[in-house]
Amino acid sequence: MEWNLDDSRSIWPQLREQIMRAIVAGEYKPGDAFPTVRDLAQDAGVNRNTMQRAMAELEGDGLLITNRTSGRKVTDDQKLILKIKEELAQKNIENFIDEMQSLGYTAEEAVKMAERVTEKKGVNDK
Amino acid sequence: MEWNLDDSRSIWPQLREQIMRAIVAGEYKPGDAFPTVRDLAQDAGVNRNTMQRAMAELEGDGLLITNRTSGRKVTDDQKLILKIKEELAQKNIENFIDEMQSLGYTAEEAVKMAERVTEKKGVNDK
DNA sequence: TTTATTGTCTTATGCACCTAAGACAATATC
DNA sequence: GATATTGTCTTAGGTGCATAAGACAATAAA
Repeated sequence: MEWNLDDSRSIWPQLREQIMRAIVAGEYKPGDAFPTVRDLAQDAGVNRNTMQRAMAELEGDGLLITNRTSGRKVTDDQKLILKIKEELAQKNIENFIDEMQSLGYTAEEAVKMAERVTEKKGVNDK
Repeated sequence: MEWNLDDSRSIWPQLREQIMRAIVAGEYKPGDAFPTVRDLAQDAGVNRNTMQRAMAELEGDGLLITNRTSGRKVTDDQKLILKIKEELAQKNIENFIDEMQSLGYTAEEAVKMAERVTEKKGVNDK
């Protein structure tokens, strides 16, 4: 997968978030085998301890299942995945509106401006 | 002003952003006198060196003007303030849509979901 | 049974940031 | 002219994170 790391924040939460998004977006399917810590660390260009931390958190989230010597797999619990996806979306929307309001826009203005951007640029650009 | 500091990121950029938002939102008017570093630091509950760093950055942004012994004031350049406000809004919108897409939604879906939230909850709630 | 793989634990090192607090030059204020 | 204010610079110490790399138990694979 593609990594996008920002040195203004700690790395392990970013790894956690990005893997989480990949799972809820269906990039990794429920039940899929998952790369080893060492491989994934190398792929992302981070130390294996850092990736280890992210994986442990994702296990705590219930998204990854660990089998001591046979590696990890994505959870089979599709309801959990959907629930997390919707929670992330909700937080994202609220955060967007909050920030626009802190700039001095109303929520309606914020939504209308976003609408205008999507109409101009199309769905898949950016 | 009200401070909202998060220990998952460095503090000085957060101070910078929050002061910047307060200025573009009109909470501080163009030409207004600005509190001293020491006062503002105490108000925010941070060390004065940390606040100093944020102020220096804001001066670099052109939003604050420093007079060595008489303190600081907000810039008179209303065009600059407006320009920064619009840039922040633009970035915010793009960021919102990017994140929703990374969760597996289309840009249109993202906007519609945001629309639904504002309709339900009203402008000034949260 | 032997070997390799995998997750995990541990110790050590370096770095960036925050805090703390002293000091000083420029200048507004009295 | 004396004093206080203000921004700024400096040194010191503590903390959390990332890196690096060795080690080990459990177990899959040969």
